[in-house]
Amino acid sequence: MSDENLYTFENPEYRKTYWHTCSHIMAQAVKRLWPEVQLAIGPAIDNGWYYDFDAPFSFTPEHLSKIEGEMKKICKERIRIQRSQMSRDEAMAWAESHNEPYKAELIRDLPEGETISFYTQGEFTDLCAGPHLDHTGRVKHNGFQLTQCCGAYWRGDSNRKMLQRIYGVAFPSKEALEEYLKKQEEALKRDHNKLGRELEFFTTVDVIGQGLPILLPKGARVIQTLQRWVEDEEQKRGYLLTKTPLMAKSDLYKISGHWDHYLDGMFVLGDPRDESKECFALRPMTCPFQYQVFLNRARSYRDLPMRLGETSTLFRNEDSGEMHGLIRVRQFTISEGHLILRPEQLEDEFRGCLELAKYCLDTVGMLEDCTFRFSQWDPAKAGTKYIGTPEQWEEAQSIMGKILDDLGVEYTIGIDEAAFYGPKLDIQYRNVFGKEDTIVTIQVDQLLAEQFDMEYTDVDGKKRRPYIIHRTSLGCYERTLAYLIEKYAGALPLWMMPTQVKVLPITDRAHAYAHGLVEKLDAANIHAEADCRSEKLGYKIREAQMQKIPYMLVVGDRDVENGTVSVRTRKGEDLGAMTPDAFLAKCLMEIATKSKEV
RNA sequence: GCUGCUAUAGCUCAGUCGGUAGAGCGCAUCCUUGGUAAGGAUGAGGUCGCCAGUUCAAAUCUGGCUAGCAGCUCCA
Repeated sequence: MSDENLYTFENPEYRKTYWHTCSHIMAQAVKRLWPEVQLAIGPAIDNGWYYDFDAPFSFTPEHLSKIEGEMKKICKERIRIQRSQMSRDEAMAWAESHNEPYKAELIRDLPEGETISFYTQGEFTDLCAGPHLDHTGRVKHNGFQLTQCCGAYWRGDSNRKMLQRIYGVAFPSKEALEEYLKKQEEALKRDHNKLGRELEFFTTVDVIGQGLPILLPKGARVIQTLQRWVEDEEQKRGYLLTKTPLMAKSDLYKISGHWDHYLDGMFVLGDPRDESKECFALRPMTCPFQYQVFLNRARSYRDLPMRLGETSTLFRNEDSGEMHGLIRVRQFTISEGHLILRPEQLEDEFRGCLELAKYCLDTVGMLEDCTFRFSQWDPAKAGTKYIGTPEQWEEAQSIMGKILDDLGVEYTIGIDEAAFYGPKLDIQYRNVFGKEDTIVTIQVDQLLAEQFDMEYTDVDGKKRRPYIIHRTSLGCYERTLAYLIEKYAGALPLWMMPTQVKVLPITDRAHAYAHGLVEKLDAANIHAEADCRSEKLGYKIREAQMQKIPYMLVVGDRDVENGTVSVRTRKGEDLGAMTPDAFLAKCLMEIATKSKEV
């Protein structure tokens, strides 16, 4: 970085420092307005900053405007920001005399001998590691905005008090701020939860309940297209299709460990405390069911690898505040699969799973927004959250780490993010709002094989324990649909669009011709519809356009006479007149190649 | 689960001081037969999310519930 760029927003370090100073200016404004409000923490984040407060009242939008006004004043006052240090005792005395119990707790938790630094701007002092800008006038008074206010637990611990968090963003100019806000607004228009409902992909109904969306015909069709494609792709790669029950007696979950480690996440049918009656639970995962396929008879090393695939519907009793559109639901369907392996097959099969997942994500256009995460256990939670011994976990994680390194996968590590039975490679998808969720997961498991006493007879006639890979190809279909809607703003690639072609007759005289075209396209498995309402062409085009229909076939007297169709794309291109056969061939080619164009 | 906000026609939203509801789009019917993003007219459509309470009177005030949104926590 050259010197002239050092103190600009191009430099991420400077940006963070700028936002961090903004958080102090905000805290100072709050303390000026309401001295009784207590301060928690206020860091810079990827996109601005926040500060957590403990206030005896709830912040409203009116409060936020007042704070913004006070912040502008502080910027204009151009107050010098000075660093100072204190001993631990001095720092504690400061926190207590200023009635800042949260700061006191932070100071108490700092390691012995740590330098405790403070930053002071005018009458306001805050415990802070820094760094900061040199004075408050560096922050442009018209370049920031407080964006929202909501609850957040003290120290991210749901057992502790909920504080109020105020978020803000700032830029070096009013124009840059406005540009950012405009971008956010554009992203909002892609929100699958809005667009997906408007375009009638899905809906929800009060009396059915939270996290249980209805897939309307269009959404159901997209998911059917994806499922058929994934199932076919898996069969090409040697997977065997299974169909296992959606629920089981508690006995099964007691063997797998779900009963002890996942009960809160399950929908239980019956009373688990009444031992005189059978108790069932809807399945939250497919593993224990699909293992029964392997256990159906004695297995030899010749049976391995055994690759089992299933389009599997799962049920998880998420907390009521967790549900969100199609992204976080209580019932969902995934391309589930389990590979049962000899240990020496592990690396090759892991590679196969990774290739399949990458192929699937790439084909739907999502791979470019994905990152990889190696989710590991937390040894501190051995025996409670996780089954198995530390030795088994170390082994599974080191094997997986080695495979990932061999395959050259670039990943970040997530501690305490493993499944209760093993480490995972999670493929994380970053959506239009910059939020991340897991879309695909590949897991290495030796523990459940042990729980279910799975074994095979090896070449030497000895019984051996297989390794198991749990994996998905495309992940959860509901979630995938949500991300596709957002990625393409509803204009999905041709091959997965629920309606691919709309035939638009200009006059009644072309209706018969239009119906004939629909039949011809349908016969070739292209989803086509005719719009024969007595509306003008412009009106029909507008409607088809808003429905994101890839191709519109305008047919009038000219076309009927010449035996042509006049093709318009949803991008607004006029491809001119062509024969129905030429259009059909073009369409079939784009569908066959799963083209992302149109 | 937690904090805050929200719920009026299929959709987007008005509805002032508590006095039995309104627009645009969409839908239906009719007129219009038009060549690349909204032709015109008429009409239908609401137990104001649900259940209580206050009041002579509740879409409006209060409480509970349900659902939606933002974030936290949790998670695919």
